[in-house]
Amino acid sequence: MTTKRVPRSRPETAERRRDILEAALEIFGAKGYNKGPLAEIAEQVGMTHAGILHHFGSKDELLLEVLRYRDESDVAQLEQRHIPTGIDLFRHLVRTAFANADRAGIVQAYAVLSAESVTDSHPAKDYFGGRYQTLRSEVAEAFTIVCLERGVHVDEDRIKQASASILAVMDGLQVQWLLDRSLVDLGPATMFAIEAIMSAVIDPRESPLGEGAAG
Amino acid sequence: MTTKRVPRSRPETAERRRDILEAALEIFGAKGYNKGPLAEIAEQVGMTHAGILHHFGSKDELLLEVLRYRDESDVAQLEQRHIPTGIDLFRHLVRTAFANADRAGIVQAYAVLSAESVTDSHPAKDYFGGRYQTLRSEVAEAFTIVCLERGVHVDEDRIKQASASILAVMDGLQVQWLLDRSLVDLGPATMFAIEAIMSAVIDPRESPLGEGAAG
DNA sequence: GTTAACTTACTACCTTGTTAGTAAGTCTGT
DNA sequence: ACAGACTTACTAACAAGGTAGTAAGTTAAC
Repeated sequence: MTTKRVPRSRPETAERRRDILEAALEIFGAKGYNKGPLAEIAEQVGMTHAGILHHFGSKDELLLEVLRYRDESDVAQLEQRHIPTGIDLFRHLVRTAFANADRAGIVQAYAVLSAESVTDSHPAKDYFGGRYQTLRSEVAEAFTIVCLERGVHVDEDRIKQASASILAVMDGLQVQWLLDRSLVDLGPATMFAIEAIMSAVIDPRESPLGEGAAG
Repeated sequence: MTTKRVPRSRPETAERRRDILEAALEIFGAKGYNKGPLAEIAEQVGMTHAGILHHFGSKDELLLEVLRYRDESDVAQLEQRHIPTGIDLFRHLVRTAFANADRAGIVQAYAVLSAESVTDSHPAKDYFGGRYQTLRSEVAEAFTIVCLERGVHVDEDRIKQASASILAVMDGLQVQWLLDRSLVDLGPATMFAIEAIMSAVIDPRESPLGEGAAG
């Protein structure tokens, strides 16, 4: 249980670890965490499964490192090295959705793993729980900024619901898109939904459902 | 692969099968299909895993029957015995979301299984693919009716995107809610999102993102 | 007395993790 | 500069615990 990882002396080692992390993301994405065996990941980088355990200690730890690694890569690719805010965050989310339409592998990995993580004692439960919490507050902050800029009332409750909804719609559309890419157009559908939710925050109107719809 | 249905003579048998289906939904919901062993389902109904295979032939077949069974039960519970349409469909979806807040087990089962189904050669892939297709066209029909009632232009593309988005937001919110029920309020958040998307169809406005956001 | 609903017993396989060993690299003292 | 001490990056082999599915037998209902 001691997590002291000693000095990674050799430079090739880091590269090898990266190979493993990328292979793992691919396998976990294709088959899920539970059904993605270490042996298959190992095969893809040309070693035995014991070699992977040598590097990462356990399969659980490998999964967590895969997720952390992916986050780092994403941030590294971002030009400004930090996530935009205000209206630019929403533009960024829409652009991401369009870009994701060409990255089915990674989309599938996140879709599968995030849903799998809600199962009993899944190793990535905390990761995804924390991730959504962070993302929601980033979106909420962007909403607050947009509201202030436009001089509309900052309705915190509404903003919280809208923030969760935006992330939700992005995830949900990905699942439908993965099931049949010819029937769902990921980019445009995501843009539509984000605009719809933004409009409901920036310029709220009467409920189209009438009152008392909440049962 | 032969789907010959044997004469189910005894009346207790049907009941026993129902017990198994319900136990299976619970286990698959809690641990996913891949990590939900037959033995555990069997234990819950007081038999051995071979007994389950006697009834359902294979684990794959059991999963499919669980999903079919759940659909039937849902429809049976509906008073009118068929899904409402027009504005009532949207009210029904919102009510369902509020009701789901007290049925975490079933919500988890669908969330986990639907995402798991996008993995390579998953036995429920066709089921979920077909399910979303059906649901999308039901929602689209409801949108069309609402538009006609209110005399607003029926924009088919917009309606398709909105239909997918509504299902997406419901699913996505469920995942976030399952990860931390204290941070997401399933019913109200779903209602907010559905209203937002409906408004965008019924009474479309200018994009809050400005033009060229799709780049 | 036939048939359905099981159980027991077993097979064949797969999975993660451990252990012991090896070849190669790195560090340190002289 | 280099020898010896130690570390890293593995592999091969195996342990331990599942897992779905099968075959053959048992009980009880019709």
